[in-house]
Amino acid sequence: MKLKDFGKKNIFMPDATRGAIRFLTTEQLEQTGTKAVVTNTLHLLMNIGVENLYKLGGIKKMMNWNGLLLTDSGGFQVFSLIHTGKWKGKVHENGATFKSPTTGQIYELTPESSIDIQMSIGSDILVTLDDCRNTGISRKEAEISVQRTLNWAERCKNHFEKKYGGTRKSGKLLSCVVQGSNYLDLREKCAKGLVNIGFDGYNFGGFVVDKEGNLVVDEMSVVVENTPKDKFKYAMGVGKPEDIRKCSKLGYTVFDTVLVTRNARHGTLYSSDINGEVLRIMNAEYSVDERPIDSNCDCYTCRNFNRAYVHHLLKAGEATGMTLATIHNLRYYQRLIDELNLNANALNL
RNA sequence: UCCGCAAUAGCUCAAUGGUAGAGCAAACGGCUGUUAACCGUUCGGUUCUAGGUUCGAGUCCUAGUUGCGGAG
Repeated sequence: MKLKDFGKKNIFMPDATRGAIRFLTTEQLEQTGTKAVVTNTLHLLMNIGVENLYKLGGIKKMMNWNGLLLTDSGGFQVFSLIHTGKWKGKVHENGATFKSPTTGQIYELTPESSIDIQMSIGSDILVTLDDCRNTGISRKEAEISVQRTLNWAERCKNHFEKKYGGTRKSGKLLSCVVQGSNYLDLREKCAKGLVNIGFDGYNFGGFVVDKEGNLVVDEMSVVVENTPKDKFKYAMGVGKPEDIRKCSKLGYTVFDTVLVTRNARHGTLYSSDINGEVLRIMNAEYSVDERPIDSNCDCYTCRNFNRAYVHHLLKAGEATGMTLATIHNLRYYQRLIDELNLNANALNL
């Protein structure tokens, strides 16, 4: 797939946060039909470092990955690790300053450095640094988050243009993140502000489900309605298969979520044979089940092994169980995306 | 045969004479821009047996049973 067509059709990108889909080789990943992956700016910065990434030719070369690569800006980590107090650090107007809990090293993530790191990673689709917050924050906090996100997005764009020549010269795409929590007018304000700056794609940021686990459809709709039709919409972190179907109807085409791979490792598999799609492979009922995980699936796992085997491997803590489970879940998501694209084509004809 | 040590949840072990707990296993659930092969809930007991002392015994005493070690 060519970069200019990114997001024209539905696409699911699994999260290879530190440059790998856990328990899979790049070859195994390719065999699931995956066309693009997401890596994380902050984690690669701390694990490999900008200079080494640059010297080594970027993470795609290291991974031997020929597909597309989207890099997340680190905004989510600023939220999930620093705002929540799990890591020591401060969020300020210039970005975030924090201390590695393992090495003690001090890191400074700014809008400009985030772009630089993403370029050294060798990203195809970059994401602006944003001030991500939890749902249920006060209006005042949401306003600060939106203002900061807009400010940082503009700085990212300027830096991307001046230092790298923007989309035209670099050949890369720059997407931005819409914040505003559950305040619809703030979502609209943020979206419009970002459109004024101008980006290749618009990402729905923050939390995509409420406390009950329901997709925040109203917020997501506002973002679609206030961003250009010819630019891709990326539903960051979405999600369950049913939520991807819903988002696709709203106009989002780009998806990523940790659920598909993390659930696989934790024994929650997806199967069209099961009412509700969820098959908890570790449960006792599968201990002697000789059927494949999904009778409609063409993945390596389903073609070669039965439920009892995957059940046994995961129960026994064998890493191969995680591999087989991850392969299946990834294939399930790719087939879900294929189906959405088929349906979209049928509507257009 | 004698001497010593032990016996508590399915397993490995805690518990001043004062409400018998933990880890693992089991059953089930959760996970949404990954600090997560993680987290949570539940299930789980004639404390080897029979007596005794005591207001009260898993704990102290007596006898037995089983296991482990040593002596002969």
